[in-house]
Amino acid sequence: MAVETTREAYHHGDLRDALIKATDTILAERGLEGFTLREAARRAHVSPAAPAHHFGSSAGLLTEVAILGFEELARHIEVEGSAKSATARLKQQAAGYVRFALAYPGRFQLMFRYDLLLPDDARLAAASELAKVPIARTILALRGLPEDAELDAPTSATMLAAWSTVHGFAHLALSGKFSKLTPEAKSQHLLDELLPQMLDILWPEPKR
Amino acid sequence: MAVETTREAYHHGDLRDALIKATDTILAERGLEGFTLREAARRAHVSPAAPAHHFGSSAGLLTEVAILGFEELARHIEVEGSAKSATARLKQQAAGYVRFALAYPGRFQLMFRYDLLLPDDARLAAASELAKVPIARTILALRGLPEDAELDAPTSATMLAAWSTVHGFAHLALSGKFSKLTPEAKSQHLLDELLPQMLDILWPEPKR
DNA sequence: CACCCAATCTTTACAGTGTACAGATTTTGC
DNA sequence: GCAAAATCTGTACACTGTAAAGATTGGGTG
Repeated sequence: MAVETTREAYHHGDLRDALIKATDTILAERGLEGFTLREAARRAHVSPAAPAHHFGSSAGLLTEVAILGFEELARHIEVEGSAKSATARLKQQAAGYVRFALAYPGRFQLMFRYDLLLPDDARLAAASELAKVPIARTILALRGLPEDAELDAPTSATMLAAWSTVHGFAHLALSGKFSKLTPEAKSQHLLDELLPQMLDILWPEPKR
Repeated sequence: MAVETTREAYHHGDLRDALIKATDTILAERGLEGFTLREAARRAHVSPAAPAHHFGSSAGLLTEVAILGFEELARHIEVEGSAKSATARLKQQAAGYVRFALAYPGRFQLMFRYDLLLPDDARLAAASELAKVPIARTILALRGLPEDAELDAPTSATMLAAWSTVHGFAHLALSGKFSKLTPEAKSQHLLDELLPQMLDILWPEPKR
């Protein structure tokens, strides 16, 4: 898992990637608060001022990592078997969202820290928007609309509801609000017990 | 609104309060990222090392401010007229939660940044817990239980649902996710339009 | 009242941080 | 082959949090 950057190839080529990967492993190893531009430079065996030439500033580098984070998040939300009911798919996607947040807390927290990112970066906004697409599809199905339907007010309100709920849940979990129950490995409890219970209340199975 | 600390009374008494108030105004003026222990000391006309004697560390001071924040949050959640229906009260409390977050973004963000606080502080945990009490009462009423009933599994799951939803909404709003629509003063739109729409979907009025 | 001790605050210092600036080095384009 | 552009280093600066030691004040006790 330790990203070994291909040695003696700097000075011509892959410093940019090396810095991104170094940042990502820092986030995984030490969390968001463990990140430092200088530490990333150290791990890439490069002077503290080198990153500026590729990313402008610390926020530039972090923005790049956040973009990758949103893309990875989108992958976690993609639902595999699309056979089930819409609410079942929604819950599966919610679990994917929370699973991502718990598996990569540093990356996840970074993605919503606009004080650390370039707030007007177009690619970041696009990546963030793209991650919502799979959920939007499910919501449309939930409301009995075609996949390519326009997002009317109640639909986007429903999207907002789903998004807020999973996001709040993930955020509270990472803020240590449930930490009495979750020393570390018990994040399984969150995914297998608390989250489904919560979702069953907000999105009850359609009665038949 | 600008807190004028009573001059020439340091060196005997109110430095502790002065630092807390200074921190609070920094949060209001410059946001959470504008806070600096040294800046707080400057505003209290005191050396950079002085706060350590009262709060131990930066986290100690911020923890104190966060405790006040939770108490203020609890006040915003308290519902005035308890005459209405349970779901109406719940929505009113949700609006109070979001109103607090939008009115005091710095304080609100601080309260959930456990990397900046003393994570094991008992008073902080107590204040956080106390803020949930009004919501718990409403949830119990919603489920037709007496006010002093035990919090069974579905009840606490419902609480978690409500908490996650408003928290996620507030957090997304402050993360600039809806910032296309909200330059600044249009946070009214969030409170008056988006939030009620979302809540009506998750907690529909009981049909009659 | 005098005294000592504890609390309070200042001074100084140190290890880090992000990044601006100027210079060295390497790669690329023509 | 050589100038120009891209890339990286070295140095420097203004910050940060806080540790350590000394000055100053206040309160309680004899």
